Amino acid sequence: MSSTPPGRSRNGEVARLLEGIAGLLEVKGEQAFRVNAYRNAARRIEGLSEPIETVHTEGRLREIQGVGVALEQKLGEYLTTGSLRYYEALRAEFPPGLVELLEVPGLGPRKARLVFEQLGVGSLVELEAAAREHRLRDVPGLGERTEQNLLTEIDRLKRRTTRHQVEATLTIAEELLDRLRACPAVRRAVYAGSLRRMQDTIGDVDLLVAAERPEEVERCVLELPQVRDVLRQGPARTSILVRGGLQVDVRAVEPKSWGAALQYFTGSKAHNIRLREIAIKRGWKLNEYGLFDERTGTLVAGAEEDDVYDALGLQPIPPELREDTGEIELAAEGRLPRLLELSDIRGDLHLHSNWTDGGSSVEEMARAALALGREYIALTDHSKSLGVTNGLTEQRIAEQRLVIDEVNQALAPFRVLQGTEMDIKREGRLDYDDETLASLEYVSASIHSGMKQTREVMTERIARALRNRYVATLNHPHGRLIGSRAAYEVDMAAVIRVAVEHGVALEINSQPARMDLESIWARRGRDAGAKFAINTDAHATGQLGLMRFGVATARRAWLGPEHVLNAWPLADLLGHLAARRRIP
DNA sequence: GCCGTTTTCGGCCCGACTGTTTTCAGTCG
Repeated sequence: MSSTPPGRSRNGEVARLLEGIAGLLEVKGEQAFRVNAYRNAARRIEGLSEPIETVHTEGRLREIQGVGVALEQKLGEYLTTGSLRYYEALRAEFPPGLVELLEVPGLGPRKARLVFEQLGVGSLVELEAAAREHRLRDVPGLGERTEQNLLTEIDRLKRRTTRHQVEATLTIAEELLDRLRACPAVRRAVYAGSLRRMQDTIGDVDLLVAAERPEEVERCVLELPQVRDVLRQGPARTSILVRGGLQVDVRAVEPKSWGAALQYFTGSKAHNIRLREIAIKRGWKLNEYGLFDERTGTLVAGAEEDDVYDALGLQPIPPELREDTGEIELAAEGRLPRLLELSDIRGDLHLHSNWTDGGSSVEEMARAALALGREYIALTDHSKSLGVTNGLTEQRIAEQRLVIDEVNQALAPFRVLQGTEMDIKREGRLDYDDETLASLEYVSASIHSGMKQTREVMTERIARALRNRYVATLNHPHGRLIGSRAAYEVDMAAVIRVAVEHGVALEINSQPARMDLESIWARRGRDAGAKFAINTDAHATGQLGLMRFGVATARRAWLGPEHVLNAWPLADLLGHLAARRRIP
């Protein structure tokens, strides 16, 4: 198993463990339903609304759907000791490289077992050698095409990029959709899948197209200028690779199936399975073509997505919630929460100007925010110890005050609050004294250095900073940079407790490379009574529009306007900040 | 291996595409 990224919850790691067990059981030829039980549990844990380690510590593993007596024991052992004897014993039955074989697209458990038994192939290296020496084609059930395809897939696997950032992926998806909409056969075209659910990273892109004759769409897809490679093609579904190794699946359906198909291809898988179970209980069958009466085969619903939910007795469920973490039960009772929307956002409490490392002036940033409909911003340039950014000394804070006053006069009633993104130094010391902090209208605090400290030290360092009465918000609480830097080690549950106790908000940073705090922790914070600030961390006017990504994360965390400081009117925000300063 | 206002035993979500098959298993999403 790969090691845990520091500070992140272990849900993904545990899900991969169960997937690994499922794969090996499958190679052994175990009963499919037993294999599926592991897969099902893996999916549930991956989509859990809270960290699995918390669930374990609190003795609630059995409350997870799909976890029974046996899995509770296995998960407990793994979470406590870091390994699982059952899994190790299972692995010992095969060559150590067999698990990686299952990673090769096109090579499932049956073929893996075949090549192992017939050729003794037990690793990726051996598989590649066997393919190059044309030994695979002689295995009964395989052939020349399979041999060639596996070579291609092994090659791709070596150069595989991991998950993609949501913003860049969205851009590519929009470009493809523009092209597809220009295709004469196409009526409607949208993105679905994890992109529509706005997960913070994207594996592949699912595009859905409506056409009177879906089979005509295939040609349009193959003629897209973005196509680098074709993985699969057919009248209903075509899979291509575009730049950056991004896989795009295009699915075409008739307009009468549009809603059912959109529902189906938005997922998540766990959410869809629950819906299909509900359909079955009502004597129906749900697939991507519609909701059908099982006996008569007549179409019950399918043209629009809301029709499908409505027929199943559910409120329409926002895509960001579709993870089977309680949304279906609430939708059945008509009690889904009112989620935050981009239009609820009134302010932006984290942005920089050219006084430090930003690219725009204070006035430019203010005018750009105003143009986006914001009512206020907090200018949070860096503090003095962050030298590389030309962090503000106390003297320069005083000088900047005058500039902000001028802008406020010019743009009233729009309001620029003078704030700071202040470094939390080692041992939790702050970069300004209380007198300076008192002179600022909004104080947010960040970790920018010393990220390799131990979990205990980091947790206490942050906690100490949050106990200062002037600190209103903890910025990007996990410090991760997607694809380049793992989160630092920290006891986030403890940080959340301290934040709630002292009335400190947690930031959801909208930068696509950050998306920090992650939605799983934000939801946990919400349940613990935390407040949030959803900010762009813009370093130039063009980045003020990144807010949509932070809002998406907030929605995935089930946040409403009441949880988000910068969705409040300015007077309410100022009242909250003043109250915070009265809490010691 | 899990689970239950149809069941504590007998079920367990659904369809498309590929390749090697002469009618379908394997794989994927």
